[in-house]
This record gives sequence, C-alpha cells and structure tokens, in this order.
Amino acid sequence: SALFDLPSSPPASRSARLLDDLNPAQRRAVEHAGAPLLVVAGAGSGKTRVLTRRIAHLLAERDVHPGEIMAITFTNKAAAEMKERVADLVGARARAMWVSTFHSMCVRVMRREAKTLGMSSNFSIYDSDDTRRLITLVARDLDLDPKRYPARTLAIHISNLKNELVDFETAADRAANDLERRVAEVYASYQRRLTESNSLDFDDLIMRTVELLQNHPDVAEHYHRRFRHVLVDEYQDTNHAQYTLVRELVGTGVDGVPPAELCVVGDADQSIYAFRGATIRNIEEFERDYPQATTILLEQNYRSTQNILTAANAVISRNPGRRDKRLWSDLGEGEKIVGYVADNEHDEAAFVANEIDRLVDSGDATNGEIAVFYRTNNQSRVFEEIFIRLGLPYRVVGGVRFYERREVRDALAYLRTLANPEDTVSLRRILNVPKRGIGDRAEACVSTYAERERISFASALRAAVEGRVPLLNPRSQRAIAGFVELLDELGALVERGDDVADVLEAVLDRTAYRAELEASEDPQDHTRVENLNELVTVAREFGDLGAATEDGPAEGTLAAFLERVALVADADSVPDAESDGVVTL
Amino acid sequence: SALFDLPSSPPASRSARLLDDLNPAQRRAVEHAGAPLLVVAGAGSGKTRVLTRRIAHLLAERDVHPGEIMAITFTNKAAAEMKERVADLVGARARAMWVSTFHSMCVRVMRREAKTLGMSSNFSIYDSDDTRRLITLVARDLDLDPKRYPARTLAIHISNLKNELVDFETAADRAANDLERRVAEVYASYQRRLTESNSLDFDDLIMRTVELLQNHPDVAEHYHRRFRHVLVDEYQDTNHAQYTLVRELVGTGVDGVPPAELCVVGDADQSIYAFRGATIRNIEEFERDYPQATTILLEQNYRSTQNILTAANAVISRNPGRRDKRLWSDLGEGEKIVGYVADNEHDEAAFVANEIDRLVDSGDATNGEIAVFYRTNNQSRVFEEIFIRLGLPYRVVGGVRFYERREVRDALAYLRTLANPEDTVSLRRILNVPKRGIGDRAEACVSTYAERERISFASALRAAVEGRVPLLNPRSQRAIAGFVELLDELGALVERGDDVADVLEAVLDRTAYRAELEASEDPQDHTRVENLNELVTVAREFGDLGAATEDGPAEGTLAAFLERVALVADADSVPDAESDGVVTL
Amino acid sequence: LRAEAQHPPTVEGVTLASLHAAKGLEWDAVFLVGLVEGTVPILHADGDEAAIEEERRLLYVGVTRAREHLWLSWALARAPGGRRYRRRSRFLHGLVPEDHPAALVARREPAQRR
Amino acid sequence: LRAEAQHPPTVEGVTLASLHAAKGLEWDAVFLVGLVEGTVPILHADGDEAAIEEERRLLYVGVTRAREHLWLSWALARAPGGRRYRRRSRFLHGLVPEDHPAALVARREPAQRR
DNA sequence: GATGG
DNA sequence: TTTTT
DNA sequence: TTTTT
Repeated sequence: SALFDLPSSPPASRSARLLDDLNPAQRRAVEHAGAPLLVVAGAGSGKTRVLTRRIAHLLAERDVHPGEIMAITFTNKAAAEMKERVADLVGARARAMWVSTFHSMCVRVMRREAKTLGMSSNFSIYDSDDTRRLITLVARDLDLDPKRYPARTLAIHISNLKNELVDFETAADRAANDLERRVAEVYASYQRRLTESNSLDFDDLIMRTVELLQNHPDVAEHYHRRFRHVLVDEYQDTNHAQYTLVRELVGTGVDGVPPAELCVVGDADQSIYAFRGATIRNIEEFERDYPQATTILLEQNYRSTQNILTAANAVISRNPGRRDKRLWSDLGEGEKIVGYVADNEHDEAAFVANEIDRLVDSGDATNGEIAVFYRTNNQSRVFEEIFIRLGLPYRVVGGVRFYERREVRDALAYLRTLANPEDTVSLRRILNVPKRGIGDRAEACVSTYAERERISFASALRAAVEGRVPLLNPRSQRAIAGFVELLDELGALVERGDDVADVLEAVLDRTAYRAELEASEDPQDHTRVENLNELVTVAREFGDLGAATEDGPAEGTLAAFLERVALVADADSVPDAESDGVVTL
Repeated sequence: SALFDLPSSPPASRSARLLDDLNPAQRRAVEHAGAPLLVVAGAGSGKTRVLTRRIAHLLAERDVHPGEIMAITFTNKAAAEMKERVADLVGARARAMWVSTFHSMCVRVMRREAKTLGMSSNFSIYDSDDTRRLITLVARDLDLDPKRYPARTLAIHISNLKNELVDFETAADRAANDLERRVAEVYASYQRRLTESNSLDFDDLIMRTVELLQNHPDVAEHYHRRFRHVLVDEYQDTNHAQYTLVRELVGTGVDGVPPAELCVVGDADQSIYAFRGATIRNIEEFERDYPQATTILLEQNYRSTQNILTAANAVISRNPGRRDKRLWSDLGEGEKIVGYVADNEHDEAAFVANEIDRLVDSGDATNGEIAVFYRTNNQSRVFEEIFIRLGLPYRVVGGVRFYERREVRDALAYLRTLANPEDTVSLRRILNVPKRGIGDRAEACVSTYAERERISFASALRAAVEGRVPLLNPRSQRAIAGFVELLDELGALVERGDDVADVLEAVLDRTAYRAELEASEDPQDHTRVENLNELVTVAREFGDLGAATEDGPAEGTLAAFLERVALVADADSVPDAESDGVVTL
Repeated sequence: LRAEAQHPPTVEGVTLASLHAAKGLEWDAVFLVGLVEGTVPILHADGDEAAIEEERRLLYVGVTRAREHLWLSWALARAPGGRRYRRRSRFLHGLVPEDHPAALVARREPAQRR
Repeated sequence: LRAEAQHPPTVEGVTLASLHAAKGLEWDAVFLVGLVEGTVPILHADGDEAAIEEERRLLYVGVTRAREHLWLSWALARAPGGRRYRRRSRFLHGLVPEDHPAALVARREPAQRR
C-alpha cells in the first residue's frame, strides 16, 4: 500500500534473504527436500555457502529443530567455520546441532554408548603415533623381524583393513600371503591390547561406531529418531567405513523411522587422499548407492578468473571416465597464466622470488595473498633459501605439529595416564621419562607379568611395588615404587578437582621434566620448555572457557581437555627448529 | 775471450745458479755450515726454496751424499713437494734421501728395527679412529662410566701423555686426581692391547722411535753415522716427542759420531696447532736448546703487497713476548684492504659474492685464485647457499675424508686383518660387517676367552670354532666358523701373492659387502659403492706403479699399500653427500 | 585450539605449502612449481592409472587455488650446472603449448657467468 | 695417493676453508669473514692468554695468505632481522680503525624491501 | 645383567 | 610422497 | 672449535 509501509513478514523476508544471493543451482540445492541429495560442488563454487544456507533454510522454512541436524566434516576447521556461519544466520539455536568431524561425532556417540560395548567411557584415543608404538610392542611380542615388518607398515595395513571394516578374524580368513597372515596376527593382538588399554584408535572410532549402529538396533533407532538431517562435506574424501557410517546414520526405515534426509557435498576432481583410504568411488557412485538420489552440479566459480578456470578445466578434462563438469566465471578473463622454464631449481626459485617482488611492488597483491605450492615438502628448501636471502617474509605449512612434539606428547601422556590408568601406551611412554631408572629390562619383567596374570600393565606395576613380579631387581622395584607414588600424588590432584592446567603444572614440576629441560645446554630444549608453557596456557584457557558442548565429558575437565586435544591434531604447525622459519622484518 | 765462447765450469755455474736468485738472508741460510741453524721464515719468505736449495747446495758444494740427508716435514704434500723440487735441482740422486713426514720416517725406522723392540715388522698403524675404538673396548673392560670418561677424552689425554713422552708407569705415578688415575689405568691397558695387536698408534710411532734411539745406542749410532744432515720443516709445529726425536737423530757425539748438522725452519707466528700438542716453545727456545745455534731471519716476503704485510704485522705485533719480525715486500703497496661491516651473515656472504663477481669480471682474478676463510667450518653454509644460487663455482675444504669413510675403513680393516691377524681392532671391526650373526654377546664371549687364556682375539675365534669357548651358543659358533673360513680363503689369496687390488675385489665380493650396498635403496649407499670402486682403482694403480722406496715393505705388496694408506690420511676430502659440493658449470 | 592461544603473526608472509596442504584454501596469486615428470606426477605413481589420475587431480587442486594470478614453472636440471635431463610434466601437454596465445612462455637467458 | 688417481677438477672454484686449512697456501684474493668476538677469537679461548695469542696467530695466518686483495668482514647479527648484538673482533682494533685512510670501511644500506 | 645413548 | 583425525 | 699423521 502507498499509505502504510508494511514490514514484510519476518519468515518470508529471512527466507528470501537466504536465497536471493544464490545462483539457481545453489538455490535448488538449498531448497531440495526429500530424496538423498548429491551436490557436486566444483572448486570455488560456494559449497560452504550452500551447506550453511541449507541448514538455515531447514530451520527457517521447514520447521526442523536444530537438534535434528547432524553435519559432518573432515577437519575441525571446517566444522568450526560451518558452526560459525550457521550461527551468523540463525543465532544461538545453532548450538543444539551436531556439527563436527567424523571422528568427533563418533567419539561423542561412543562416549554415550560405551557401556553398550562393554567399554569404560573414559577411553583414550590413540593417534597414529600411539598406534605405531603399540604395534611395535605387539610385533616384538610376536617375535617379528622389525626389518621385514616395520611397525609403520603393519600400522598402514591394519588401518586399511579397519577402513574397509574388516575385523581381525576376517582378515585372518582372507589372508593370502605371508604378509597378510602376519598383519592379521598383529591386528588381532593389537586389537586385544587396545581393548585392554581401554583405548580406541582413530580408525576404531569410525569402525566401532558402525558396529554399534549395526549390532544394536535400539541404539541405531535412537539416533535415527534424533537426527532427521544428515549433511556430509567433502564426500569425495570418505573411506568405506565412513561411507557405511553415513548409511547407518541415515537408516533404511526398517526400524520404523523413515530414513533421514541426506545431503552430501563434494567434488570427485578434488579427491587426493586415496593413500589415506579415501575412495573416490563413494561420490562417483552415489546415485547407485542411493537410487532415488538427486544430483545438482555447481559449476559457476566465484573465486577465479576465466583464464585460470580454463586451465583447470583443461588439466582435469584429461582424466578419463569422470563426470563432465566445466567451471566458469563471470569475473572476466583476467591475467594470463605464465609458464616458466628454468634452467635449474635455483633459477626457478629466483624467478618466483622476482615475480613476487614485482607483484607486491605493483600493489597487485600482498605477501599474505601469495602462495607457492609444490608436490613434496623438501621442495620448499630452495625457496626458503632465496626468500631468506632476499628478506622476503614467508611461512612454511607442514612440518612437525605442535601436538606431535615429543615434549608435548610426553606431558599429554602423563595426563592421559591420570585420566585412564589402563592406557598402556601412555603409561609405558612416561614410565622412564624423565629417566628414573626403570629400564627396558624392568619394563619387560612387568609386561611379562601383566601378560601372564592377565592384568593391566598399571596393575602389574603395583604388583611390582609389592615384590610380586619375578626377576625384577630391587633397584628397579624401588624406582617403580617411586613412580607409582608420583602417579598417585598426581591422581589425587585430579580427584580433588584441580584445574587441568594446575594438574599439568604439577606434572611438569614433580617429574622434574621441565627442570631437566631448563638445565640443558641444548637450545632445542629451550624451545621445548616454551612449548610446554604454551601447552599450560592452552590448558589454562580451556579450563577458563569451559567447552560448551551438548554431550561429551563435563566442561573444563581433564577428560574434556584430552578429547579436544586428541582430535585437534591439526593445530598450527610450529616452525622447524633447524630452519629460520617465519622471517619478521 | 772474444774469440772463444768458453762454457763456464759446470760445478761453479750450478752453484751460482743455486744462490744467485736468493736474497742475502736466504743465501746465508743455504750456505751456513756447522752449528745448528734456525731459520725463522716469515710467511711467504721463500722457506721451501731455502730448504731445497740448501739440500742441493749440500750435494753440489759440500760433498754430502744424498743418503746422508734426512728432511722431515709434517704433511705428505710438503714431503712430496720437497722431494720433487730437490729432484728438479739434483736429479735422480734425490731418491737416496729420506724426505718424509715425521710419521713415515718413524715407520721406516720401526719396520727396520722391529725385532730389536720385540715386535713383528708387519705391525699395523692405528689412526685416531682405531685408537678410539680400542680405548672404548679397554674402558669398557675397566668398567668405566662412558659418560664420565668418554673414549674421545681418554684418547686425547693419552695422546697428550705420549706427546710428552710419558709412559704409563710414569703417568700412574704422577696422577694427581681421579681423571689422571683413570687415564693412567686406561693408558696401561690400552698399551698392552696395542702390543698384543702388534700395532702402533700415531703417537707411538714417534715415542717408540725415541725410545729405540735412547735405549739402543747401537741402533742410534747406526742412524747417526748414516744421517749427517737433518732438516726439519715447520718446526713451530713440533710437539715434545718430535723435539726429542730430532735431538736423538742429531746425536750428541758421545757415541763417537759427531752430531749431525741440524737445520730447522719455522715461524712461531704461524703456530696454530697447540690443541694437537704442538708447543711453540720448541722454536722459541731453539737457541737455548742448542747453545751454538745460529739464527737467520727471513723477513722479505715474496707473496703479498706491502699493504697486506702491514696489516699482518699490525695484527701479530700485539702478541706479547714474541721475537720481533716485520715482513716487508718490494712488490709495492698494492690494493687497499677492505673492511666490511654487514648487518647479518647473509648480507656478509652476499657482499663477498658480489665482490668476487666484480673481481672476476674485472679480470683481476680467477675463481681458483680466490679464497674465503672462516674460523669454524659451519660458517661455510651461508656462503655455499649464496654461491649455489649465483652459480658461482666453489669447493669446500674439509669434511669427511676419503679414508675416513665407513665403507673405506671397513674394506681396509679386512686387508689389515689379512696382513696382521693380531690387529684386533680391525678384526673386531669386520667381525660382523656385513652382518653375519656374530652379535655383541658372541663377541664378548670370545673376547673374555681371549683375555682369560691370554691369547689373541684371532686365536680365540679359532678356539670358538672348535667349541672351546664357553657360553657361546651353537648359532654364533656356526657364524664364527663361516667367518674364519672366509678369512682363510682370503688369506690364501694374499699368500699366493695376488695383487692388492685383486685381494680387495675378493674381499668386496666374497663378503657380499658391495652387493649389499648395491641392493640398498639409500642413495648414500650408492656413493659408498663408488668409493669402494675408487679404492680398488687406487689399489690397482698402486700395484702397477710399485712404490719406489728404499726401505719399507716390498713394492706393491699388501703391507706396502696399507702403510701408504695409513699415513696418507690427508688424501682429498670427498664432498659431503648432503651438499652439492663442487659446482661444475 | 592452539590458534586461539596464539598471537597473529607479526608479518604476513608468502605461503609455502604442499599441494595437499593447499586444498580448501585460496590466494590471489599462486605459483605451482616443480612441474616436471617424476615430481608431478610423482615417480611412484608411474604405471598406475588410478595414481596418475590422482596426481592430475592434485595439480587441478593447485590450479583452482588461484584467484587472479597463476604461474606454472619447472626446471630442466636440479642444481646449477647439473645435467638438464628433466622433462616437464605430462599434465602440461595441451595446457601450456609453446605457441598457444593464452600461455606466455617466458624464457630467460641464463644469467651471465664466467 | 688419491689425488694421483683423480682427475683435476673440471672447473676451478672459489675455495671455502677454515683458517687452519689455509695454512701453507696462498691466493690472489682472500676474504677473511666472520671476524667477530666469539668467533675470532673463538669463545672458548676467552680468558686464556695463550689461547688468545694462538687465535691471533690464526688471523695472522689468514691475512698472510693473500697476494693482492684482502677483505676483512664481520656481521652485526646472525640472521636477517636478528638482534645486532655482535662486536667485531678485538684483533681488528688498531688494524681497521674507522678513520684510518688505509682502510676503507664500506657500509651499505640494507637492501630495499617492503 | 642392566642401563643409557 | 602426500597426512583432514 | 681447529685436525699436518
């Protein structure tokens, strides 16, 4: 009306706002309801925008409750970004959704359902390093030649089996050669030890969740009722276990609950993690796996100039048998692409440095908006050399990660031992760190005793203190007594409810771990002290903030901290101790 | 006469030619006869010229027979240069002289006089690595804490004692603290093991020769009669043992043979090997040690411009208590010296690279005539980086030497074991290389048995084959049997008189040492194969040439080869496997 | 987790990363370097169809990281003075033809050196 | 021994060597670098009269290697951007005075960089 | 035989 | 050789 | 930290 300036009704307006800056394909993806949906999202085609808008649209237009939504990503960063962007759109309600990585989501389920699987809910999570250590122990027990069967190789094979949802019995049945038989043997033994340690490895998190859902219909039904919408990002990166997990989460309707609405987003052309078990097949055959599926292609790219996309299309179009997809842009042709043939790698790096100079001088880009990519990390060296020489600031992605540093892992192993005394790998890691006179021999005695008596390593340690472990000499016994006492003291702090950071401080002080590093001449050890202090800071902030998760361990507790840390392996890498690292001018 | 063009008489002419391009001081040094002579030869003052001319002058003018001359240097290179330059002046007669390093000279004496000392003349020569290994064994036997008494430290202390001509009894008597007592203990035990191994270390070569001359007047007299002229180069680098050796070689006349004529050349200002036992005192107090001594200063420098010498004089003149000496030049002032303050090391290296560019561009110098010197080897890195980047060819002096490479030492250890079966260090080095199942435990059994029965390790090995070594398990026994058989096979080749190179080939083949390296994935192992092939080539050429030494082991034999190799530790360094090394453009 | 606890870097620098690490991110200007056979595709993948396809996807991921500027480069030898035995990546065939107008192939004389 | 068995180097390159390794040899042009306290004389020698004298001889050996051209240089910091805490070698006092006409002390502005 | 590097 | 947890 | 045998 001309007289009254009526505000349009809020829902309509909000919904319009959710859609009106989308292109038609994106809009269809957001609005699609019912059948399983595959969004084939080319690079730079606004994939995250579609996912977040779709969620907002579910809440705003389709009366979906946030608690009914599960969105799964691969990285914590992606999960965090999605959470934030949804929160921007719908506000605090977003907190009721499960937006997390595959692994976090599984931990959450496993913690809730631990009893069903006969596990204690304070289980530890073993990352690849813990896994390798445990496999080393197992392989040694089996008298395997560590040259012929390195732990790393065994670990990869076992991981592959788990990613294929093959349990150790099946692996043994299928084993067709020597290696496979050995792997199956190790797998069986390793799995037993994991269970005894009340621990799960990364792959277990997925596999055991699948098992849970498959073997416990009541549990599955509960999740089916709760999660009516399942969204999966980077679907091309799923492995078989994750593929199955998604199927189980969605359900088939046989339990009386109609299948959840599934929306997967991904791009087969960006599948580059086959070596980690990802199978491009999952996205390629989505329509066969879900026969009613709808597929939407996002081909408009909002990131790059047409010249760049033409090059990209030219590269990828040579891959045979792929779904044809041509990225396009309305940003114009843009700059030409430059090809440069150098005489040698130093020339190549010099050329790059020179071009960067020109680019920055001309104001066309800032250093932070420039990247150099290579296939293998060692290729960085020649660039670093020249950048250092020219005083060109740079940062190298990759290298030793914060949570992979020895001192950080040592400290965390103490905390993990306190949280889960059955965590044998962590316990054995710290047994003689810092050195306290419990050597290989003593460790072997205790370990043998534990095996024979079918008790945990932790219990065997206590038996050792009482002199019940045979062949253990008195010196070692005394050392072990001291260690157990130390753990008890630290355990008392945890019991008392001290802050994680305070417990950590106590660990570093009472073990003299930090003091030893501080006393060292080695400059590397100085860095180690700094990393430990950084870890204390992280723990302090964690305790202060109180993680605001719906389920999971109580906020601010040791368990919560450890879970967070276990699943956030992608924290910033710290620069290599050798290289100069980031140059500050 | 104007009619006849008479050729001047050959002797006069030659003599004149020997002197007329010398400056007065140099000429005096060449002509000086009788009393001990100290030639203080400043840097670039024509020291080698004086030495060679002096020798030629002895032959030409003073009726000295070449066989009466002994000239001693520190490096093989210096010895070779002197020999060559004397040969240029006097021809093939030069071959009868002894022009060699301290160590070669001593080996020559010791081989001839081995029987006098109750040694076999096929003794091995232990270099610092062999020494360190044997000391490790000894220290272990003595239950020394290897942390508190690292083999390297013990080795340095023992070396210092030997350089001071202190035997182990005296060392024990003088020991005033715990370390010294321990060192004396190890020294005693080490020396016994050396003797049992029929081996001498580098320091022994000097010390035992001194002992020989001091304790066997007949032997001393023989050398006194033979060598009427003793010349010593780089006198400022002698240690106490070498100082004494020279004294003993010269003699005092008490045995009826007048002291030999002594001429030492050196420069206290260039004494930079104190850490190796050199004592500047020897040159500083030459006149006190030899009261009749004549001293001649060579101060005219033929190498550098005056500006450079002024700088040099300014630097060194600040050292207190030194003999005043001022280098001067008639080459003119020359270019100014440039001082450069860089902001950082990269800048410094960039500056140097730039200056080199300019210098070469201007035609003032070629790359080969330019050098960069630093105090510590790690300082080369920043220069290498920039030189590589700029494609500036360079070579780094230092690094792992050819004869220090593991594979070369392994191969030589085989040859040494064949030449001297009592050489325990070599034998034990190859005992399980390549791995053949003779582990630490088996080695310890054999070693204990050898100690107990007071027989050599080699004999104990044979006892082991016959099952006479207790606690040795059958597996090890079988492995040892195989090893002994292998040594016997190879020994047969030596007996038969096969060429050194052929024996070496047999070693590499029959031990499968080379095959193992060839099968390896490691690119370093590929380099190792090349080094072994290089060693074979060296052995081949050695056999072909037939070393033309007056004494020493018969030409072309295994013993001769090993001696040459043992005393030529300064062979060209091979470039580091990691760095790019020499850049060829 | 740790990112929160850290201060932002004082100076923003050029990013050096592997192609894998590049995934999911974007930059105004991107240099894809070392595009030679044996590196892209990596030696290991040769003869394995699926692996070669994945290597190609890796390059595709790299290319699509760029917003405005893109360089593709490769070197004929490793070290200065080394033998120039390297061949450019098969993935460049048809993409950077020597005479295609869309692709300016720079070629500089080797630096003057005695 | 091995030198005989080896071919002469194809290209003659600039020599990089320690001061010890320089002894007995000579070059047209010599750069003595890293002339800062702690390096020349080396940290270890400090307080030991005899050791300091030997360090000074080491520098003397270096200086006398040069035939025609000689550079002496030192850096105030290790890495670019690092703290400039280094002091030049005590052995340079009186040898390269800032205002001595015989010694041209070059000082360049740090390279231009954004 | 145990421990440490 | 790459390395999302 | 330098490294002639």
